[in-house]
Amino acid sequence: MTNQNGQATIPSRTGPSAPRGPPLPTTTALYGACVLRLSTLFVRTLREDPADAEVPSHRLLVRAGYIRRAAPGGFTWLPLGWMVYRNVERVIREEMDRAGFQEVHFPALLPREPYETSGRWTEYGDSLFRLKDRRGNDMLMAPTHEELFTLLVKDLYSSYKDLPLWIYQIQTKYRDEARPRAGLLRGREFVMKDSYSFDIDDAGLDESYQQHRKAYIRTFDRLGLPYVIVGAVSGAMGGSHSEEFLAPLDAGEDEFVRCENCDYAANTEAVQMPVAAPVPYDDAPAAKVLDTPDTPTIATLVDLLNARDDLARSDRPWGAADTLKNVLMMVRQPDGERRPLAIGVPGDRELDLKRLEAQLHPGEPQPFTEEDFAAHPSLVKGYIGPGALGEANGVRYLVDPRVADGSRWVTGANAKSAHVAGLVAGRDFNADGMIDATVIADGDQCPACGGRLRIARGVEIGHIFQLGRKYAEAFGLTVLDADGKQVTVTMGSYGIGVSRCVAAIAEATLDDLGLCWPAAIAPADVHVVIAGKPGSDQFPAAEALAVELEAARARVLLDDRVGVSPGVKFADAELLGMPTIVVVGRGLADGLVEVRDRRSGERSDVPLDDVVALVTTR
RNA sequence: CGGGGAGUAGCGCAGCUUGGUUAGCGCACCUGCUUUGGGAGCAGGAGGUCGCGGGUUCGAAUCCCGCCUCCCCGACCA
Repeated sequence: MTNQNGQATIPSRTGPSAPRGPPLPTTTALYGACVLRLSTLFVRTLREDPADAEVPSHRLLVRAGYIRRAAPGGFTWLPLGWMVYRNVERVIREEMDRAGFQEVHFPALLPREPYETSGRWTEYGDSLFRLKDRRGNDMLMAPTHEELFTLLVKDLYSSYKDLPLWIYQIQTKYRDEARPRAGLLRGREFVMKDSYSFDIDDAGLDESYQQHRKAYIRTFDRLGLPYVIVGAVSGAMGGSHSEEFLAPLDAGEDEFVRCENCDYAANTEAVQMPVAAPVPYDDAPAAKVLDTPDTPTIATLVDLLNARDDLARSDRPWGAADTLKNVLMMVRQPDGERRPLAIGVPGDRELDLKRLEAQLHPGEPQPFTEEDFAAHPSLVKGYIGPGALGEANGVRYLVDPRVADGSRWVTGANAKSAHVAGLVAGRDFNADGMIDATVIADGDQCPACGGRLRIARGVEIGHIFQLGRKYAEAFGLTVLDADGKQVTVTMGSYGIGVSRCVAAIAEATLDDLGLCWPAAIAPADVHVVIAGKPGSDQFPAAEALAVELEAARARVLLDDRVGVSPGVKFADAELLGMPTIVVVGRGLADGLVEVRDRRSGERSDVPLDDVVALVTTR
């Protein structure tokens, strides 16, 4: 049999009863049937960028025909995209299995009840996809599966001898994101690998966590994905220790810091500044009230201090960092109650709302309104000082870690147009506690070594944390220990965004010409371009080469399209991004083909006979 | 949810201000011929409820009202 291009073929696998579809190409060996042919591959590359894609990976994945948008926040995987996806999934699965995790699979469509028990039916709010079945029962599309994993283990296990247990699944998750964006990076439907460890005690949990951390390092290394492991906040999940794997990419939504000197790295939300060392204050003069008209802001206050000769410092001019700014807000508790909170920070610092929320969770900071001022007459807007704050005054007062015992401050005197100078922390006032929620700036001090911090953005590709007993307690997951006592199991929870990884890898590897896949996850190892007229020697030679390559266990994508000019084929080869491009063209007359490295752009003419060896040893 | 931008053929866009032949251009697609190492040429085609609903008008892609969707920034996000 031959097809219209004169290629030898073998009958379709589905047999004569399935007359439609192109015949499978002939191949000699087991492997050869897998040659991907661009002439029949279900793909269409676009010359122009889609208008609705901004982020480079999104743009190129659509342009190269890997994915298509099918729903708000939902994408269809085309054959090439699905191959990449499956390769990513395969690497993750292999590393999970190798690390000793066992794969299970839950439904994505779940009843309300377990999520009611954990409290997340309400806590998750609008992000949860809810629906009713025909009987009117509440159901949900699972955003994550902690509840089900916990219940499953409770269902089957009841002895310490069964632990530790490590299980995982790779499952589609659903979240009604307010704003899906950047293609696969934030969708409303996405695939996640989530795994859980179950241990009898904290030492076991720590061991499980460390093993998992190692497995993630191996996984992301194999995926060819650059990443930084950063300290993270555990958020609503509770738990003591939590780290994120961030791919450092501008398209990312997370902001993190890295130290120039040491290996400190943390999500900006999770940075914890060290508490400043106490300063001796035995010889400090008494605090002095100043008449400071028209100084409702830090800037106006500093100007006034520097304008008055009687207040001049001997060492240097006054700066904003010498002032203590007291920021008021109301904190709404989960029960609905609003309580006032004041936070004292050096005047040159601003509060970071995200960091603040992370620290106040589950409380929610709200602005301090005019009505709130009216309800607290002792608080004078623009002139608030520690004297009117603190639990004794009904306003909880937390200060920045830089406000060390013995440090001296200019701050509000709680009267219009008055400030107080030389107020000594620990002598003249005491806060109710510390809070570290100021904006982290590029160049700030590293909390670990004092070096300079650098800020960057990243995509959260993995998150590991020690969940602890929150879910085990909620669902009564206990086992009997060696003494026959009921003990609550402690859990770890670990996630990798599988579909997100595809976009992150694309984003991390692409260049001006197109996608540029790492070998481990590329749809094919070699892209063979036939640059010759139909009927020319190039066609049969390239066909033979493709089969040879397959036999040598290389995965081949063959551009056997007829009537497509070489320029188009080259551009498509670069756009599609296989690691190696082999051009069978005019050099063939001399027995040569051109081998190109997609990433470096390096090209060399090699004898046809050497190609297989060259490509398979790359 | 707040702010900004945009919905016209598979993709990218023009037309709208000032209503009026059969809604246009490039790419992609189909047929034929030519071409074949960097997104080919010529000729001929197919493809559109102009986001949806209502209104104004003799007449609406164009004007008015309502809604929906998409993109960006922010808020939100185990």
